[in-house]
Amino acid sequence: MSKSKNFEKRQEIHNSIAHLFARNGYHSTSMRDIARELNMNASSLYHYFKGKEDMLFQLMNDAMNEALVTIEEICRADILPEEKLDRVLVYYAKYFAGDLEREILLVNEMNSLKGKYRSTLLEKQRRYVHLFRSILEELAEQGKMKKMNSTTALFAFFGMVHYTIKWYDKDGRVSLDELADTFMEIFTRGILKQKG
Amino acid sequence: MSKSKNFEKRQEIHNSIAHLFARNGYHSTSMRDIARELNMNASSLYHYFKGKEDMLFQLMNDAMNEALVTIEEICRADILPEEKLDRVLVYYAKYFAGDLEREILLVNEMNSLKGKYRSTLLEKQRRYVHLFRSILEELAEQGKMKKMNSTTALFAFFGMVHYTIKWYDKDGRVSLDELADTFMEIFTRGILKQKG
DNA sequence: TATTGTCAAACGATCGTTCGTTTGTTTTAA
DNA sequence: TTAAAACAAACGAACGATCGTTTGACAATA
Repeated sequence: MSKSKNFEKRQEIHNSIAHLFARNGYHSTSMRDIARELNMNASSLYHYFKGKEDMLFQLMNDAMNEALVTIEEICRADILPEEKLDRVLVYYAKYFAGDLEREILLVNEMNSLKGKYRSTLLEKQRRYVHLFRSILEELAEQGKMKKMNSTTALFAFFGMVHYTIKWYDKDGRVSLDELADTFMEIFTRGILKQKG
Repeated sequence: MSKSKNFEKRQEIHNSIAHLFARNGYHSTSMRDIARELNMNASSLYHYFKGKEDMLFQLMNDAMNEALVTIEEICRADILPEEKLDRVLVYYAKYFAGDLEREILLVNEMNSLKGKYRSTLLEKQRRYVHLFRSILEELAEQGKMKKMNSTTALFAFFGMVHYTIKWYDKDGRVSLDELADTFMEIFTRGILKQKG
């Protein structure tokens, strides 16, 4: 099998697994379910993965990596914190809601991972939280934020975005742009002091 | 066994199951796990429940009923929609975050139910959504709401509140009152037009 | 020929559930 | 009041099904 064919095959396998895990949940999806979807034998899957938990880890790890790079870039930039907030909110909301089939695992299945798999992803999750928090702290230092608990505000935003897995359909009535705009409007007007 | 003893026993069983389902998830909790927690035999559980799915349904149904009554009352009241919004937001946030061990099932395990169990709870879920939506529509009619998609706004609020299962600890730094206040501040300033 | 991919078969473990039985307690009938 | 019937609550053993995984042999590819 050629290199590119091999790559495509692995891509296809990843997509099928993500689809099944997202739709039916990790625990309710058996190795035989996955094999059936891919028209192969369950034992063949062990050629590509160490085991079932390794599948879930790879999918979740991929889903976290891309956005982390971009958000770190925005936070490092030499711009006003309001501008950082704007960019991060819009980017993250669109990134997340734009590929719910991948991101849904991050919200639902973190507890399905054990040991090193789990601690590795929890560490990355902490980096996400730290980046968002640093923006809120910058805003607070400059007196631009209302007097409110920053952790609550932080998770209010994560809640808005992550809960899209329960209802949002990017091919439905609300476009990704409109979704991100609305979230940004609600959150920024919610936490920032009104301008003169 | 006396009536009150019987009631207490059933209460204890409900609590243990809710705890295990909330902590480890429905699919990862076996009938034998539950029996061990209660110091009884797995087969004895079938004296109290038709089956495992019936356990989950009873817990989730109980969790939905109480709040539904109160929210319906508030929505029926003859008061301004802003006042309804205030009351419903604060009540629901405190109700939900105040007993996360029960409410967590509503967010995580709806897909674990099938058939009539599932459709019964989805119907109640629709009633929740309808009640919240009716308040937003009243506000919009009276020109008090910003021009934004009401479904997005609605689920932004549900997201904030329901996501508390992932991070909130009512015995931690943020009190229930402060949590509800912050959510209300963010949401109302986020969706309502500013007053003159 | 060596490597990569695939398969059927089987492994032990665990799952939700059923069964027949036993033990107290409560209700009914004589 | 007492004997009989009914019921509630629990048990251990076993059921068939399915789980994730391992093995070893076979075919395709390079």
